[in-house]
Order: sequence, then C-alpha cells, then structure tokens
Amino acid sequence: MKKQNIYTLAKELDVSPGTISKVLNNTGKVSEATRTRILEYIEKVGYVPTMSARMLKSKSSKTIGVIFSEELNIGLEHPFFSSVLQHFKTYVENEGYELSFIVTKLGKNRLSYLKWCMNKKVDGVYIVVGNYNDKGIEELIGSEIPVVSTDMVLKGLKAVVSDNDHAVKSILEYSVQKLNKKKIGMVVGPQQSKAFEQRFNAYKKYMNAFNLPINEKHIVYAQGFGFTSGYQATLNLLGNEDLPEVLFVSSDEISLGVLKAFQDHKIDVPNQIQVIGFDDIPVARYVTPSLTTMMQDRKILGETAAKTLLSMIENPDTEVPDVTLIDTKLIKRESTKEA
Amino acid sequence: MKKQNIYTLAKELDVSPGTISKVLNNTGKVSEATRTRILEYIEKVGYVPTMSARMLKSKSSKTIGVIFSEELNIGLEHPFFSSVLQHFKTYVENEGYELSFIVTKLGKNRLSYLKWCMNKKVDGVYIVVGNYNDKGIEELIGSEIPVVSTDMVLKGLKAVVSDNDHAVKSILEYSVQKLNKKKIGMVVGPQQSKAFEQRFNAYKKYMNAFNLPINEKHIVYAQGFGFTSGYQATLNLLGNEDLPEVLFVSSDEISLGVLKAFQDHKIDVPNQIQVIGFDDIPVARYVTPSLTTMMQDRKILGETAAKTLLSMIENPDTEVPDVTLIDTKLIKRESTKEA
DNA sequence: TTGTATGCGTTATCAT
DNA sequence: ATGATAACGCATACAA
Repeated sequence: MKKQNIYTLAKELDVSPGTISKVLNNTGKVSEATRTRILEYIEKVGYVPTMSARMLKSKSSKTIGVIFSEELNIGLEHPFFSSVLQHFKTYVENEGYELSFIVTKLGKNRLSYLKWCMNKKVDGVYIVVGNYNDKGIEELIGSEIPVVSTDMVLKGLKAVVSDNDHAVKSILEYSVQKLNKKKIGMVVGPQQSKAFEQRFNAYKKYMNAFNLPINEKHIVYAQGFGFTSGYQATLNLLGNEDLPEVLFVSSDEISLGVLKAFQDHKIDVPNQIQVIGFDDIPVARYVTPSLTTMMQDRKILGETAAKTLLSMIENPDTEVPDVTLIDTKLIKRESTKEA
Repeated sequence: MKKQNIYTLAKELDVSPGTISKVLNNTGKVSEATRTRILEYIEKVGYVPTMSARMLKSKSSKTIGVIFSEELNIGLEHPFFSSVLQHFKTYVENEGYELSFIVTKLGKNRLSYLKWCMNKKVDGVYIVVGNYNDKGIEELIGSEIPVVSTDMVLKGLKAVVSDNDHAVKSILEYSVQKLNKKKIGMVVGPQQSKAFEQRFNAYKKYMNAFNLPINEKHIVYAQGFGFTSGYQATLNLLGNEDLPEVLFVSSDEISLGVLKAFQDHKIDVPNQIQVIGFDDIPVARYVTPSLTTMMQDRKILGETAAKTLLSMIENPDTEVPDVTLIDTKLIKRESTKEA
C-alpha cells in the first residue's frame, strides 16, 4: 500500500493540493466538475486524510474524551454505567466521532483532565461517572470545552439524569395503591452520589406528602455501592423486632445483597417483605425472586447525553438546559405482590 | 493558559528547540547539565508535547486500537469481556498507552480496520471479541501491526485464552470424584465461538477418556449466548424422560437461563440435578442457587494480553507464543453438592 | 475557480 | 554537545 496524501493525489489528478483540501472540507469555491472528479478518485483509491496532520492544523479531533471514574473500582464492569456508555458510544460513532478514555497519564507525563483534553484537542467530554472531590473536573467544566454527564449534576455542567424525584414518588404510590402497604422502609445508598441523595430526599419528601409513617428503624444505610453493602445494611434492619412491609432499595446492585440476606435468614420475599430496587440492571430479572425495580432507561440516557454533547459541539450558540430529566419506568416482578 | 511549544520553551531556556526534543525523547547527545535544566523547567511550567505533531512526524501514537465486536449486540455490557477489557485497560494505561475503539468510520469516511489503524498510527491492536467472518480482521493480522486477542485463535494472531481443555477435564473429574455422578450432560454453546467449540470437544474427549457414558439426549444446544438460549435449551432437555445427574453448561450467561427453567419446572437444583457453569461472572454468586462454575481469570487474561501486546510493540524481536493458556479454577457453590 | 505559500509542533539529519 | 533546517500532511489566506 503506497503512501498517499493530498500531494500525491494532486499530482495524479493534476490539480492543486489546496483544491483537494477544499473538497475534503466542503469549503471555499470549487467547480462541480472537479469536485466530483476528485471525490470519485478519492473513493476509488481509498484515500483517507491523516488525522494527525488535520489535528495539528485545526483544533478538532472528532474525538470525545470519556471520564469513567474508577472509584467504584470496577470501571467497565459496572452493569449500569457501562451500558449507558455503550449507548452513548454507538450514537456518537454513528455521527462520526470516536471515544477516547481520558487518563491522567499521557505517555510518561501526568496531566490534568483539561491539559489532556487540550493536548488531544477533544471536541467534548463525557463524564460517565465522576468524583465530586476531583478538582480536575471543576477545572474542566470551567473551561471552554463542552462537557456532559450522566451522573454528576454540577453548576456549569450539562447533566442528563433520571428523574429520581418522580421515580421515587411512583414507587411510593405503587406501594400504597397497588401493594396496599404503608410501612415502607428504605436502604439508602452512599450519599456522596447525587443520585442516591436525590432518592433519599424524595423518599422523605413523599413519605411526608402522602402522610406515610416514617420509622427511623426502617431506614438503613448501605456503606458502599455493591452487594456486600446491601447485605450488611439488611443485617442491621433484621436487628429490629419488626420489619417494614415494603423495602425500597436505592439500587439493584445493593438489592442483590438485600435479597441474599433475606434468603439467608429465611425471610420470604415477597410474602414477608416486598422489595423494590432501582436501575433494572440485567440481572434483576434473573435472581430469585426476580426483582421489581424502577428502570432507568440506559439507552435514552446515553443517547440523550450524546445528542446534547454533539449539539453543544456543533451548534455552540443553541442553549441546552442544565439538567435534562429522563423518565423511568416501574418494572414489576416477583419481589412484590399486588394486593 | 498561554500556548507553549518547544520553540517558546527554547526561547525561555535559551537553548535550541532541537535540544529540547532530544531530552524529551532521550535521544542524541545532550549534557547532563542542560538535560536536568530543561527537564526541571518543563516540569515547572507543566509543558506536555503535542501528540498530533508527534504523530505526524513519527509513526507511533502510544495508542492501542480495540476491536470489540458487537455481534453479541451488547458490547460493553457483556459481563465477561468488558471485565477483561477493563483489566487490559488498566494495565496499558499504567504503561503510558491509551485505548481507542476501532470503528470502521472515521469522520464521514468508512474504512477497514487496517486503514483505520494506519491512519491513527496505533501501535497495536487488541481484539477483545471478534467475528470470524470479518474479512477485515484477516487483513489486519496479515499486516505488520501487532495484534493480540483474548477471544479468537487464528493463525498469525497471538491469543491469550483460558485452558478450556483442562478446565473441562477438571469439571468431569470433579463430577465423578466429588459429586460421585457419571451421567453428565452438557448445554453446548454456539459453535461459531472457538471457546465453546473447544469446551464441547473437550467434553466429548474426556467423557470417552474417563469411560463415562455419553447420552445424546443429555446434550442440548443453546442457539445464542444469553439467558434465553439457555432457557430454551433446557426446555429441550426436559422433554426427555430422564435427566442427567450433572449438567455442564458452556457459560454462566446461558446457565442463568438454565437455572430459571429448572426453577420454573420445579426441578430442584442441586438435589435433582446439579449444574456447573463456566466463566464466573459476578452474578454467578448472587443467583439462587448460587452457581458452581469454572472461573476464568479475567484479570490475568487482560493483563497477560496487555503484557503480550506491549512486548510485541516494544521488543519486536522477542518471540511470543501463538497461544498463551491461562489456568481456570473451579468455584464451588450451591448448584452442586458433594456426595 | 484554481494554485501557491505558510504554519501547525514535532523529530531527525546534518552542520557546527 | 548544540544549533539550524528540512520534512511530516493538511488547512487556509492570499494571489493569480
């Protein structure tokens, strides 16, 4: 495969390199005749412009930087976020962009997100999950670079997140109206996560709004994001003499531990206690009992984030809302039983 | 943040741009004095060389292209491969490389893997999962670019895979020696996957070697990679009057469907039939009954693939074996019961 | 409408 | 040991 660039092509086509560049970029004036002639030739010989040269010259790289904080320590293994990322990826790739994971290490150099982005000339940044203690993120969203997130909500950052408030409201309504229960407890997730915080706040808010009795003993706290934390939290719940009738758990991952703890202690779900999770990760339907849960629409989340970011990149003038709320949907399975 | 490049630095340091380049690349002769002086200044002002310019000049981009075939239609959501990728990612990032997903679309152009790689000047390619029908992959491994895979095994392609043969042997030995059962059936996965093919072959080989009776009715075929296929296959198995005593399932994902089917038909696992999976995906321990399975070491797989690829990149002369086999380990849980 | 020249930030070859 | 200079492949302002 012999090398080809606009110069070699120019020679072969007997035009100037500049003209080729113009048709490549749809810029400047060039006659329809030469345009199609060039285009056809390019197609025929399979020429593709070298990105590095392009990047060097212009400021765009057709690349989107991805921040996927690994504080959860599982990164791509996270069943919820990796799915959202997958949908984001599919969408932007279809629009001709590609993804590049932002690392704070470039070759042997260590740099901030912002530096990395400037160095790589990314067109935008997608924060799949981020850490609020991360000063690098503040610096980044203070810059000119478009940033969108499906996790953090922060001033100056465009967020696309599930409507947690409304979701929790629905869960409580369902518990009262369909399950016919009023004693609703909660397994609260780590509050450093905005989503978990919102869910907890909504729980308190609507328990009050609906005049449901809040029993502090029926509220337990998961220390982490996973199975083990759910198991532990449930153990604390089991320390009480009475159980709530319905248990709302902040996330499915935590729910897995909850279910296992109940099972190990011969507590029958849903007959002794009903459990409602949040997320609808794939496993939710495979566990026993299968888990009733509030589905977050991972596809819509990823795609909306993608659309939002691309719009910010390509039409910098159009205003986009700071927060875009995505609807959730209750998926009814075996862990609840309608009265 | 004012722009900086080797010229501005050169001016400020009162040396020539060339000298700076030399210390940056540890090349050519430069006195220890100026070297440290330059290094310190660079550190102080936080200068980082522009990758695009570097790429334009040299052929390396410190980037590894990733092929993650989405034929399974879940991409990053795949619990096994995304985990292997995660470990690969962590390793290479630590070595100063970064990952970039290979797409067959660059901007508005459509190109082959090879073209994309040459255009991006990737240093190597990692095939997480690939498709054997993909002609682009053949072209790629026929090229000069180092390629490694944790899925496909193909001539000219370095593969890092689990030792399926030995794994299946262990499963059968365990069934006979610990479970004390001889009637061992199998749920066979789609044979377009090399791994599934190897597992099936090993099953037949060692059933014979151990003089165990093969009952064709106890061998059923899953049409796909997921839950549903496992469920369906199990239905076929249930059509027979007698069940095997132990059922070896080609993968955990398929096993989930198998377990559910048994549960729906009131077949008690492990008392009526024992089930052994393959992979040890995270869910395996959360389902009921929790799944005995042959663990694939995703961390070792990812890291070994990373090491292999980096070694090919950085020391092109050293020979690496075509296939590196990784040990697996049997994880005993509730779906089997030792006699 | 088309061609020419210059710069983007490096690396590498050659002088000095 | 250090400095000057020519590529690398493209975009673009300007000239023709």
